[in-house]
Amino acid sequence: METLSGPLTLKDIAREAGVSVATIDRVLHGRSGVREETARRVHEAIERHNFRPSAAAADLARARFSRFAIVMPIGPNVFMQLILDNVADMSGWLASRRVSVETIKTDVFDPQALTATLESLADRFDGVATVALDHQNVRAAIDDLVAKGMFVVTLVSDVPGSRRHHYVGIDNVAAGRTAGTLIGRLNGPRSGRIAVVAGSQSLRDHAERIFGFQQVLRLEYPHLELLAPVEGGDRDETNAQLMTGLLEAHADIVGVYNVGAGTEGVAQAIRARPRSDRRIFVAHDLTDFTRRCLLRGEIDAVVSQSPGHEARSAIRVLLALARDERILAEQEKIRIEIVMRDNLP
Amino acid sequence: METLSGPLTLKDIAREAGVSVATIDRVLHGRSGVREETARRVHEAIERHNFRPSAAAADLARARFSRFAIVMPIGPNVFMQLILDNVADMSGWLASRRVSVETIKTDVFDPQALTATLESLADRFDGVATVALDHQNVRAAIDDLVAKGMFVVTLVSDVPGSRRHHYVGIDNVAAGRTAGTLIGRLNGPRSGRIAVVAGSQSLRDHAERIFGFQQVLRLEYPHLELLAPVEGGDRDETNAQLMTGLLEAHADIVGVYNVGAGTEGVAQAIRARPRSDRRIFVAHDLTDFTRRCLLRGEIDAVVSQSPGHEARSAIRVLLALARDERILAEQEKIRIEIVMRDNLP
DNA sequence: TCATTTTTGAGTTGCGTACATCAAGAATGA
DNA sequence: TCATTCTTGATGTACGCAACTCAAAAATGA
Repeated sequence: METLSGPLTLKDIAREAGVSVATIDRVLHGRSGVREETARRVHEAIERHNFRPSAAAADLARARFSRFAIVMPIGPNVFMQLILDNVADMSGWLASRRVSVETIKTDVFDPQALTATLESLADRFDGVATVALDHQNVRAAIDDLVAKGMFVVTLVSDVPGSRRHHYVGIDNVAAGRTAGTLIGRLNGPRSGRIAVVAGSQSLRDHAERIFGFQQVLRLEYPHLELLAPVEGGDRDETNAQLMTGLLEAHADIVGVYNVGAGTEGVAQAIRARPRSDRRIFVAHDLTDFTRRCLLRGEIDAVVSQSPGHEARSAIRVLLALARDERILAEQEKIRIEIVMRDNLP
Repeated sequence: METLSGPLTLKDIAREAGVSVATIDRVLHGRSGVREETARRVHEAIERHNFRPSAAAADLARARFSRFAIVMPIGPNVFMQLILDNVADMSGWLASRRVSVETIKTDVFDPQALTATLESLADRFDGVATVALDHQNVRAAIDDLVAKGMFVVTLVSDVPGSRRHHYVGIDNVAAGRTAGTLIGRLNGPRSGRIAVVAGSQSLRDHAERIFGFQQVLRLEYPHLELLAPVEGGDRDETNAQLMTGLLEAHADIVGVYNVGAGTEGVAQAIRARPRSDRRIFVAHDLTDFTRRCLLRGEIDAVVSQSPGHEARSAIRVLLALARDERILAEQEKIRIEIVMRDNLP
């Protein structure tokens, strides 16, 4: 095995190739104005020593300052707040790398509002990470930003048709399938009905989760009958009412899947109407509340994505794009985590 | 909300505080030789602008070159190889940051060999990440290295009594408990025996997993009877023989927990003696093989830790130690992952 | 010769650090 | 006692780190 790098510098390579540092630099960054023959010699010298320019020196010389925005839904969504908390934790790191991150809250459920917000970002930022609704106007707004040279990353919920550079989040269909398998298997042979509570199906992530969930249950657990999903807008009170209604209407509900936030409301309703053979309850996202429920056995499993990972990943990807560094795909891939009582982080 | 940083430089702060850059630097790094009054003024100026020195400039000026070693077990352990593959994937990143990483293979199960290997590292490296046996001599060797100023990180399996700076890996007791809960819950009301196959109980991680596993099963699933763990040294053939033996001796084995590697051997034995009501099979670590088994339904769940995360985390932690930067605890914490068919990454 | 392409050289980026400087008090000697 | 040297602690200066960049020079081609 060979040494991964030596203390070589651009200057050394220049001497070796018989050209000046400026020429090496041009070759290194694929800029024009270098004769083919010269470029070949330079490349050879670089390969020979496996030379990589020092990231520190490059960063310093470029003296870039990056301004990023992170667009988040208004309102008290615990998961979104966790992402922001994690961004805040990076503040020292960000500052020392000359990166500023500004949070912008808007109504991501309203295409007009979101579109307007996105449009207002042009020229003020070098990149955005946005939690976005999948809507034609939003897609257009994203494409506009990209056309203007801005780097755009979708966060948590994707906008697949758009020209965004990257999506930081999970495959929500797979997440729904995971929830389905968990409820199906943890329930065992018992038959009965399954309730599904969502925030809003107009949010792509919720719709996708429900799709995956129903797919698995219909195909593999036919003894479980799916109730039509109800939508509570991720609000605790609404969810509590809806869930209570379902439990009153159907005595044989043996499993509950809460697709979005507002888990506390759903949990309240379930707690108020216990069943001797416990119902299986699967929810999303690990928060203080869901953690306590897991420990108490009120929730059987949480399907989760790490807000810390998403926060860091969004920033890292934007930074890599802005300073054209390589993105480590493996590192930036967000996992669908299954959290039970015993593997709580 | 305020801007997280401005394009301020050390020089600006120096001017503002009425001192020279050298003094600012002294204050910034807690070096002596600054009057208290002066230090106060400097601190004020720094706080006022929320100044952070540019990481790029600092790295460049220090012009450090870091040599790290990564000590791994000899032999064809798939999981260990995955870690190394991930380190190799970082080679460009490492080179551009003036970091070299050298892999050293040794018999980590033999305290003498491991101790000798560790001792040989002194002065040749700035830091080591080591998969280590928990043994008195190994502990002493680690403490020696630390005393000599080397940074030591334990990987995958910890050496708790030692003075290692960091452990990159999971809580193996919790991992065992997780496996226990999975087998218990996925099995449902059915009663029968549970087989446990390990590599070697002298490896701390395996012993801990078994401990956690038994704890949960005894306490919460008394209708499942635990067989004594068998040890196959993580080898496929041995595991296959042992597992076959168990299945022949006990017709009522309803669940199998493979604690270490050599999953293929265990799977073969199980496949050769099918049961109409399928046995629950839980194994560790996501590899090509376990992935296929999950998809085919031969394995019900895999308890895993991300080799990529461990590789990157080990390097990041060593780098942070060597260049005294802050370690983001949240980022470096390795999760116990539950992987089922639907949330395969 | 003039226009174009290719190449060079010098200056820049912000921080770390070895060394220089400087003031003030302590020790020394006549 | 007073001038001188020695210490000691506090602070400042200037150069180096390695790459990027732009204006200017050199080479090339028509």
